[in-house]
Amino acid sequence: MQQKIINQLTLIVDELIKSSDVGDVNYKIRLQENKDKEHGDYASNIAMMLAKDLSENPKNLAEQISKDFPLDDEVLRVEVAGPGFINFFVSEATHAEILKNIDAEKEKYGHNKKKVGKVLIEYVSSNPTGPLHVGHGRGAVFGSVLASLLKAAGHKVDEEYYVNDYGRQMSILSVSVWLRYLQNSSKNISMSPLGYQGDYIKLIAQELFKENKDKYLLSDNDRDNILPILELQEDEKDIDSLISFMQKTLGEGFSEIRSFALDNMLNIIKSDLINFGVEHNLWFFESSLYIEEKGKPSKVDKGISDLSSNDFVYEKDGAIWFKSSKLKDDKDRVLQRSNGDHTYFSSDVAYHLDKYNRSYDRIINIWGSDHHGYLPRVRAAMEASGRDTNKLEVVFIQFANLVRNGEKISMSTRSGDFITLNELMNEVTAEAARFFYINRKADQHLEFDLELAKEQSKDNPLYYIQYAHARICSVFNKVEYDLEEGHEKVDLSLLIAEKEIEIQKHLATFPALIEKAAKSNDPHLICYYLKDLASLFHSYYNNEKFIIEDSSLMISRMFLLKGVKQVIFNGLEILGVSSPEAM
RNA sequence: GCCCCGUUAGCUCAGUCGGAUAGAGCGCUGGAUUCCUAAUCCAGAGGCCAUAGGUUCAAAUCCUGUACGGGGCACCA
Repeated sequence: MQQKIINQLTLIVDELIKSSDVGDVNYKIRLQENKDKEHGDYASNIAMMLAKDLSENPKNLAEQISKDFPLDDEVLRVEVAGPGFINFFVSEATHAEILKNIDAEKEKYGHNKKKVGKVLIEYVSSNPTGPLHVGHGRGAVFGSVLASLLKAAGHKVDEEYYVNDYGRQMSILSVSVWLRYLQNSSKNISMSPLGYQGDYIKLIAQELFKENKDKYLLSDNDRDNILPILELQEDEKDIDSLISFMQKTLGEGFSEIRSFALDNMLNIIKSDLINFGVEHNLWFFESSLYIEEKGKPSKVDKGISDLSSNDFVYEKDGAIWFKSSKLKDDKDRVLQRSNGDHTYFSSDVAYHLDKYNRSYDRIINIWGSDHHGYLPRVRAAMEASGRDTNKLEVVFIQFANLVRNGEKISMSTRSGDFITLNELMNEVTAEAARFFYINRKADQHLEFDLELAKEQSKDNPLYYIQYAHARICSVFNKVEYDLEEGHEKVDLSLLIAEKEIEIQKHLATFPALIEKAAKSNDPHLICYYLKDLASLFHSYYNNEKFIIEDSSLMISRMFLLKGVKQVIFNGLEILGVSSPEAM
């Protein structure tokens, strides 16, 4: 319906522009839905938009356009109002066509059938040195919901986790696991306070022992040597001596423990994510960027030489620098340190070049808002390598505060007493956690109310929406009528009550909502849409009865409920939340 | 000091490719169930859209300054 009006308006406006000989005028007709029924169903502001270009009074312009607008049994009346709005009044029956669309498209309703390009979303990518905690939760949900949203909008989507398996932290992880392993047999081995303290380290160490028994134990002599090193673990650098000791003593065993620890850690992370409804189809290892094959340079070296050949690299104080300050970054950045080690940044240059080489139309990174200062240098590197920086989008996720009984739960990185994602899921369920995380705009701080997430009442928006779905299912269970059978007979012109029209109009906006949310990376809009839909339904439910004597009216109402149920399902599906049949 | 994000009802927040009278939930006040799930609904009160300018026929929305809050400014990852 809306499209029909827009098409018709375009015809008239084109004609108007042609006859006014002002040359080409760029315009786009948008039809807004009117809140106030006095103003009709839809309105266009096109007359006011064009008034200047055509040097004509907007009201006169609107009059001309509306005069030419053909009326029929769908568009009943066209009016000019206010400063130059053109209002359209359509017949009540036209709203029902949307129900047929929904019934035809089912779970595809709202989805774009056209293919609109390939997207890479990289998200979570937390360091594999500890389990996911609540700080990772928001980004995890955001990424996975954005992925299904973009799929619905017609994109081919890859979801990628970037594994930081290359830096010093991996060595610290290995040492930590090894120490816990040694503690099984030697009481006087202490855990370095500079290692990772969590209980998960002990679990991995137990697994290590189960699979390898005594393989990595120390000789008496070596045990005497490690004790003084363990004595001195104060400054951050002191753990390095422990790392070198481990490398020296175990030889190949060092990298065996390292990959054992990494595999176990990733399994923990993967299973937490899956429990949370998040599943990446690609896992990219930082270490792969450093592999040299068949005499070819590693991807990192290739990245640096790319920058270098465009004259963006120089050497200073024994280090290799990227001239990012020439491209809108605050200062130049080190790619390779004076000790020969590559920086994390140089990995990231290579990683992003690799993303570009995989020919995506959009490359989306989901980062914590504390990383915003990092974007200019990555952008600069892509620009310096001749890549189109418009393809790279970064969504920054603000922090979420957990709140219990009105009190913020404080979490300090230092003490390491983070609440894990697992604990959160156990307390409020994965579904509720997903919904509450995605219920806010990404760049907005979020208060996650644990009590509310557990509450089973309309105060909890997730329950409110799910309850609408369950209520409809309940009606369908009660009614003695085959929902599939009678739909040829349904008379949609009976659905003309005010609330019925309101619901149908709202259902009709779902595809546009998906498109808009996908375009601006705003999955939270789906939550608000569904709350509105649920609210319209609950109100309707209290106002009308559905199981009634008048069977043709009943059938038409069933058809309406079926549409509501389908759209709630489709929306919750994108959020990765279930639509219960009963509650 | 420089940079990024935010500031909308008592609270938590939508709305920001400019549109007619700024919305929702909670909380507050008052109502609705012999009936399909009251896990619900209906009504009322509640606003200088942080602030000062600017652009426009039209600004919560765009531009500039200021205040307040969060974050970031490593040869860490």
